[in-house]
Amino acid sequence: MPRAGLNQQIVVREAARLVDEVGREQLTLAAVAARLGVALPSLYKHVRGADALAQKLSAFATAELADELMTAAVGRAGVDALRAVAAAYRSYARRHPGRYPATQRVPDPADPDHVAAGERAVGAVYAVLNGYGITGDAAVDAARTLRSALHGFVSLEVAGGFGLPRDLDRSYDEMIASLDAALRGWGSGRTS
Amino acid sequence: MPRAGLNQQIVVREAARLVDEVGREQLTLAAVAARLGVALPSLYKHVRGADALAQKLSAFATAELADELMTAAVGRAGVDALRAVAAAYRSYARRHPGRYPATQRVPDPADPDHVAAGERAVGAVYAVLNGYGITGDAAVDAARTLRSALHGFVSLEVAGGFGLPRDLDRSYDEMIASLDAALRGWGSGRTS
DNA sequence: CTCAGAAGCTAATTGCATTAGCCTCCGTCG
DNA sequence: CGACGGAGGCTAATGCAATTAGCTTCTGAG
Repeated sequence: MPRAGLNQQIVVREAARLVDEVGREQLTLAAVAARLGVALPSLYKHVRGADALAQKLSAFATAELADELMTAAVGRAGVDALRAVAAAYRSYARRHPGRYPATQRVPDPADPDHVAAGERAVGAVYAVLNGYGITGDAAVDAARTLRSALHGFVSLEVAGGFGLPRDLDRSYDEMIASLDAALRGWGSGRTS
Repeated sequence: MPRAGLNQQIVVREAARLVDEVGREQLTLAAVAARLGVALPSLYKHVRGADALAQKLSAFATAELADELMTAAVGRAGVDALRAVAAAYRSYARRHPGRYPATQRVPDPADPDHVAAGERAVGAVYAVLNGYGITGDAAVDAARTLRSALHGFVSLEVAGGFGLPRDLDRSYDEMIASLDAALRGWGSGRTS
């Protein structure tokens, strides 16, 4: 009986494919093992258990998302950067409906890669703000606003939380336009 | 052996208390049964199974949230209504960290109460928009923007997705101020 | 060639969900 | 008043997923 030749990365990537197909609720060691053609307990040689697999999946998906956001942001500024990052964010969630929710898990402090991926993703948001000249304490509030809008929209969309699928593209564009306006005037008329 | 005197509402309300204490991931028929002092299979006399309980919990939490949003909106308009509804929304999520995620489940079309609760919650959002004079097609986009921002913020907050808990109140105020500005000028400078 | 560790496996345990089928309480109707 | 029938609870049994223990075999370094 030849060995399957698994390692942690293969297991985690298979878990990522699985959740995109069946939803993150259905992530199960049994299903991952079946897809990899091994017995369930064999996975324990590569991951500590079901929760650890979910955490590694989160780290993987977060890194993937951060890469796409960074790629979208590079070489752009202002509204161009905002639009590009927002589009990349939504695109990732739509292409990976199971991985996207996994990115929302709080990074495990004991997993440096996970922490770094989270910081990279947030870094893309700060890069956008930088293009609007927003820095320092104000950037904290602006970043939270931007993250909230993007995450809120795509999580509602992916979950089917908006009624009809009609005109979602346009609604997203409108929201981004509002964000652009808000960021352009950030701080004006408020306690700086 | 006297009867426990359960009914569906009692079961669902106990489930609601449970998820607020231990998180929605830990919702289990076994735990609900234990808290109610009955054997696990007894619950099947009141709910169809674990998934049905989760759906009923969603309906219950959605109705509860809709009530609080409506109460906040009544008698107010414009930025006052926006602030009141936004505060009620966040308050609910913070007081009920397990119930809040349950409200994000898509209403079951086969459960009229669930559908009605969802419509009532969305109705509170439309009531706010109405106070800004936003109606018709434009309201669809504005409602999605508003829902995205509120849901995004509180879900990130409840999940611990923002780094430090520092100044969350202020960040929320800033976001609401941005929304107020966006709604006051809704449609201006964009394809109406 | 040897051998030690890594990678798989089977077996056994535990916990939750679900179904089947029994038993008893209690309100209603003769 | 008494019987009965359904509702509400229970125990027993099954199935699936997770986990742990301990065995076996491949494989690569010396």
